[in-house]
Amino acid sequence: MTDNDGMTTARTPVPEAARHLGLRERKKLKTRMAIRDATYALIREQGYEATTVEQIADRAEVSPSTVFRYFPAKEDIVLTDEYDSLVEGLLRERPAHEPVRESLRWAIRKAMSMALADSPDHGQDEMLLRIRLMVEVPQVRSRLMESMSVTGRLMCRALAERTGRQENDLEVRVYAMGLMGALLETMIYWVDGDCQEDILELIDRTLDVCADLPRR
Amino acid sequence: MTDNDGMTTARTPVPEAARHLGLRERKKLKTRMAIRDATYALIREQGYEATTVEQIADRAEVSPSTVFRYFPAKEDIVLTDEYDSLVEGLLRERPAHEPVRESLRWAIRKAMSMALADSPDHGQDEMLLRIRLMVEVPQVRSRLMESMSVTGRLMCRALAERTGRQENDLEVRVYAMGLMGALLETMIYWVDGDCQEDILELIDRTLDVCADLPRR
DNA sequence: CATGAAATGAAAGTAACTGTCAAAAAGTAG
DNA sequence: CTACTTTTTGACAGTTACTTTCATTTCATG
Repeated sequence: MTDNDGMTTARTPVPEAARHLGLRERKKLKTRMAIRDATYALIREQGYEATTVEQIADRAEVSPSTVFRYFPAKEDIVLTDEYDSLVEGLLRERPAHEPVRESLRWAIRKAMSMALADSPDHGQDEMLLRIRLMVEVPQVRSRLMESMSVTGRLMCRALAERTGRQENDLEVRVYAMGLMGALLETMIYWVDGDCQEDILELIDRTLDVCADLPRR
Repeated sequence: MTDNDGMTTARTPVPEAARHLGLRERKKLKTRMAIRDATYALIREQGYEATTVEQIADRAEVSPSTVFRYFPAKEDIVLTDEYDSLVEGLLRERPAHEPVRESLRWAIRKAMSMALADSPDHGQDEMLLRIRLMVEVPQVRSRLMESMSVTGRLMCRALAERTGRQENDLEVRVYAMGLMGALLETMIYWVDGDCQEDILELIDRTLDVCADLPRR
């Protein structure tokens, strides 16, 4: 839920959106993906802790320095995803008169569907692995707080716009971060149950628990 | 919001509750507090990042190994507090027919008052420093996720009891973690505004934003 | 192709943590 | 007090994530 470096769809050799970028930019995306793929592969083989940055660098055929240039921390290689700016955008599409909670319901459901449907070969698997790591590896879960903050800020913007409140209102910020915590727990609940239950239904139930954020 | 190793009130030379403990246990508490005090002092002087574990060990007059034996990570030296089991207890004291949200309001307000009133010489200062570090130092803020999880679990227990739901209900877990996120943001909002506003009033407003958790 | 800018890799350094083991301190029994 | 057991400690060496610096390579542009 952290990064917002565009629409890179992970595994595809060279993303469509990058076609017209200079060779330089395209290469950068490629190494970025190479590092990510190497990381996921190694983690699947050996687990997170056993995987060192050096191994990642080797498999991705770059130097360790380069790995750190692309990702400030090991956890970030895993944690990066691109769907939260998506939520923000989807939220804006909803009619202004709709209750905020229902707009959120719609936007989050949609984003989640897209995340799961996206690149069906690896997309879902990677997402599951990611959430599993969030739940199981303390370092990764820890770093989640950063993501939550960032995503929460984004949500504050969108919520403020919708409700006519200030972006910095206590109510807006509290609502956004409360929602973040709630959604995170929903994900954890989901993987706790081995992803057997329907995540969209779980999201619905989560939003049913939440209050609506009234307009000002 | 993490530890629950009893009622040690930090600075008091030797806490009353420990009077009758063996010399061994008393000494352990003493070094624990020595490490904490050294850490806070150094952080006040130099900031968090500039303070190394070696310096902490030196000032506390123990070896670095000992520091790591007492606190698994540097962040934990700072993050430890004792108030979340308190909230759980306070929650149980409330009448069973009271709406859950109002019980929470009361319990959290009370816990916060106690935290601020407690050992007025250093209690409040340390609490402010702690929250400030949570907001400002990524590593500390990150580690907060762990605390939130632990405190959230505690809250789940209490909430389940109150509402006749299962401790593991999605609704209970989502409500608890949502509340954690919301309260955390309240704290951040508070220090963002240099702690000028009345924290109890902010907590009230936060709970006003939250829904009630209905009984089953 | 030449020139400038950006990306890379090599290498050395820092600091947080881990594990091991022998020495010191505390508790216990005689 | 002495001897013996158990717990706690410190010294030391090792691992790994991350930083910084600098020379080299790689791309973009005129």
